[in-house]
Amino acid sequence: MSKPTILQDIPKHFDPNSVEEKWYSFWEENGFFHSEPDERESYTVVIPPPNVTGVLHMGHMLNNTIQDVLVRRARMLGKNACWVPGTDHASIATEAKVVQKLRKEGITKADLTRDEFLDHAWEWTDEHGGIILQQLRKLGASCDWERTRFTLEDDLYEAVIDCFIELYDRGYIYRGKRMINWDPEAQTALSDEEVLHREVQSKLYYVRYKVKGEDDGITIATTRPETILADTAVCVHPDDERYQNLIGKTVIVPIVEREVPVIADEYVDPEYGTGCLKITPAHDENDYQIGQKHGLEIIDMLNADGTVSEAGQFYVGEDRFEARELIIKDLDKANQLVKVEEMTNKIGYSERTNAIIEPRLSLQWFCRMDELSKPALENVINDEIKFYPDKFKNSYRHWMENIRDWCISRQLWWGQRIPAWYYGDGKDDYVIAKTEEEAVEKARAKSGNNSLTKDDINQDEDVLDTWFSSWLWPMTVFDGFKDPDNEEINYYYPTNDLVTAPEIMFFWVARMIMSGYEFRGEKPFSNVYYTGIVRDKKRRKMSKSLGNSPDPIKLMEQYGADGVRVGMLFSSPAGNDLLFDEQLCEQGRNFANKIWNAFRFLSMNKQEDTEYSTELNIDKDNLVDRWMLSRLNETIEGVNKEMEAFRINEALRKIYSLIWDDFCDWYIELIKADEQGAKISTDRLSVALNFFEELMKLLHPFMPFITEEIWQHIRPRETDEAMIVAQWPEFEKAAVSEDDQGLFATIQRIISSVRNVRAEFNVSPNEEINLLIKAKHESMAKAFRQNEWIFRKLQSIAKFEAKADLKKPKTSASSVIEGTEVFVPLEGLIDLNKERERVEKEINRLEGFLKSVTGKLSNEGFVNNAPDEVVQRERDKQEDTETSLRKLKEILNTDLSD
RNA sequence: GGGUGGUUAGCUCAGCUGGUUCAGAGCACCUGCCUUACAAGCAGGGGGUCAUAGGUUCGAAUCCUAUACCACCCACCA
Repeated sequence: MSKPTILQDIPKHFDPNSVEEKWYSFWEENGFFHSEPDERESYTVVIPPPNVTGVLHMGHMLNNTIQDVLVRRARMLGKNACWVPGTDHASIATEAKVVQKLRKEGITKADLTRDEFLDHAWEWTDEHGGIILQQLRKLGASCDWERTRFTLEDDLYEAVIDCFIELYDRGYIYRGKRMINWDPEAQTALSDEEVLHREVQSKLYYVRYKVKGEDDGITIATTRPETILADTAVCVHPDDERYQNLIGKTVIVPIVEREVPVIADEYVDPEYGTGCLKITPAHDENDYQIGQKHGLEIIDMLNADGTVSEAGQFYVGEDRFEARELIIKDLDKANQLVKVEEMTNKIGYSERTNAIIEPRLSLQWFCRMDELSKPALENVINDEIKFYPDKFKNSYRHWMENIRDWCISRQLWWGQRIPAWYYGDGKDDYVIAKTEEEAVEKARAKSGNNSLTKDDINQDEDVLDTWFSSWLWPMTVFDGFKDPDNEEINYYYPTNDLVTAPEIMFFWVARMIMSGYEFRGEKPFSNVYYTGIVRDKKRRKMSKSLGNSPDPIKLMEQYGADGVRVGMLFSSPAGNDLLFDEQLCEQGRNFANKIWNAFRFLSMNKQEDTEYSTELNIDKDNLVDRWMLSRLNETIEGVNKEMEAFRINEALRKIYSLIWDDFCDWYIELIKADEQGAKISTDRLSVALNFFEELMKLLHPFMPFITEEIWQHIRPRETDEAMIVAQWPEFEKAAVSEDDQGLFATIQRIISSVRNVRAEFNVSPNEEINLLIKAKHESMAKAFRQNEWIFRKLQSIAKFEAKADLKKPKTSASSVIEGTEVFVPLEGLIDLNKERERVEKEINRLEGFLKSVTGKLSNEGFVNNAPDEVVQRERDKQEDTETSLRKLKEILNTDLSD
């Protein structure tokens, strides 16, 4: 694609904005994101479809970054990776937006016909829809855009209808008049899951009801005095001695002066309030149950919009909260308001409109959950479907075990219209049919009236809950619902990993599992990775209404998509909330820059017209090469393990450390040419370039843009040799050498200690020093001598000596590392007091350490019970420490004594 | 009312099967460096009774039990 870079014209700072778009188009145009079934193993992810008119927020960023990491790695592992993107029509959310927009134009929904409204909704969708998918490209999401689906497009619409009919035929779907959650703002029913309960400060009103024909009265306590208008009984506990005489009597409901009975039911808690409960069967779930049990009248005193209806008699047309104020005043005037107490109370709010939910008796469509939930519960509990983290299994189980029927009808227009057709006014005068023609036929058959025509039947006005379409998503995106045997679904389903927020575990995850087993007899995915919730520094959930969410697009412009990705991934293990801080992105950007400069360094050392080997052939005689290879393989193995356990942050950490700490801080420093201005030898640079390429491969899933950019610069590549499809590094066990790593680590420590000496005594890095090492054994000394060049490369050294037998020179700074003594003669530069302090400090540290080791070893229990290996390790530690201490003390007592 | 998780450096958090990756990372802080890849950097350094109290164990940040505080989820007590 592009020419390999040789010249030194690479900018000092990586500029993400200049490359991101280029590579994204390159990937997309060359079909790297696209998947078709083939002989390879499939790896499938379906995106949690964002709301079609939604805007990218930090939650999406986290979520999709993780998916992209998984997908890109799978692709590099040679799997046929398929990440299906798409959007959700988000019935209630979108409809609310359209209504709002129309309102601004002075149009109310009621002014429009269904079709007119839908035209507006589609217009809105076409205009604002899919922006979020564009934004995902900026992030680098490697979705198969050719497969983009929308839950309201024809095929998926049809699948939802088929699903409804199928479940109806199987006896799971029914129509019933039940208490549902009513959103007076959106004027629709909601499922239980769409109601959020929040604790609020409210008031408990004590109201006096007169007993008919007596001077006596009875006091009830209520938080909703306006519903007094619809009271049809007062209830006490059957055993409550205080009220025995009242049971069976009649009391008079204030204001409306309705005569209602005093009934007894064990539901009432005598301890609470006055022990008397007013019963309003139409406006409270429990009251409804009691009403059913005792055959009470049901008075519905509220309109759909939450205003008082004619049935309320008083305050008609007033909003329910307005009516509350009014009735309190009137009760007070009538001397029937006994007292008002402050209390905290849990109130249900609509997830979408934030309106206070009204329990309402209503005729709706429901889906039975008892059977559907069985395999869905079982297969999560037995880990057929794994949850990461698995703590969510508990809440899943709890929800599944207490699952109630799902109210699936919504009094909205934006969505899949319920395929029920009514031909009469009777409760059962309806048929379920896919088309009008079919409905006529069925209606004729069911009613026995063969003269029925299209004009005699009416389709249900309502649509289905959004989640009634999203729960089919893993099937419908592959047309698997329409055509259960098609090649696509058989190839891609079950999908592999699902990445989503725990918030929608019940809304979506649980239901996909249910529908998957019901319709395909198989799980929809194998693993569910729950992300954390992105919060701000004050722990508040990031939301549009709070305005505390940074604009992801701006963030990416500022730090680069790679930088933001790293920032998100770094501190977010599965299921842990992420307190978002821009500093994290800065860390990501800095990392990108570090990598960029490593690349820049290697490039600057390239020689023109020189071929660099494409194979990683290390110099086996070179400790540094062997060490780097060992570290590389150790990391490959570690990263594979972490990724398989979905510990993505840990995987990234390992790569980060390998690149920054090992490759940049040590390896690069050690391959630098000896003379300034000289270039690294071809062989050395070949090895370095190959190492670097391996690092880029490991990093690619996490930071796709910079890795592709560098990859394409390092060598000329054919299109099919792009980074995105490079083969994931293979772990070679034989390449891991504990000996090499151990020796190199010792050398690193010696060099660090020399650096420390320089820092302590203000010896500048350029100033030459002598370095004398007294090794524990001759073999060790030999190893140091063989690697003298390493010391010399990283330190300005005049004289270097490494022996097993060596006399400590006078006035030198000393350190002891694992029993190896390191001397730096500093005639005239050394401050003896300072040096004494330095040595004493080290002695103190080692003595503390020795104490704990010796303690362990003198404990018989430890020696007898711990594994030999562990005991031996402690013995080695003890010996080493003792040797080091002895030597340090010797130094202190001979050379540093006054 | 039930459930789940958290409490580790000034801040944000890692820390998997109990023992050499066990006390870590980044940021912040202190000291010295514009050392030719990188000051978005380099080198060195300070800083923690791993919430509290018990227990298990030869051995606990890690396992168990309580307690405290925090967070989240679920539930119809007016």
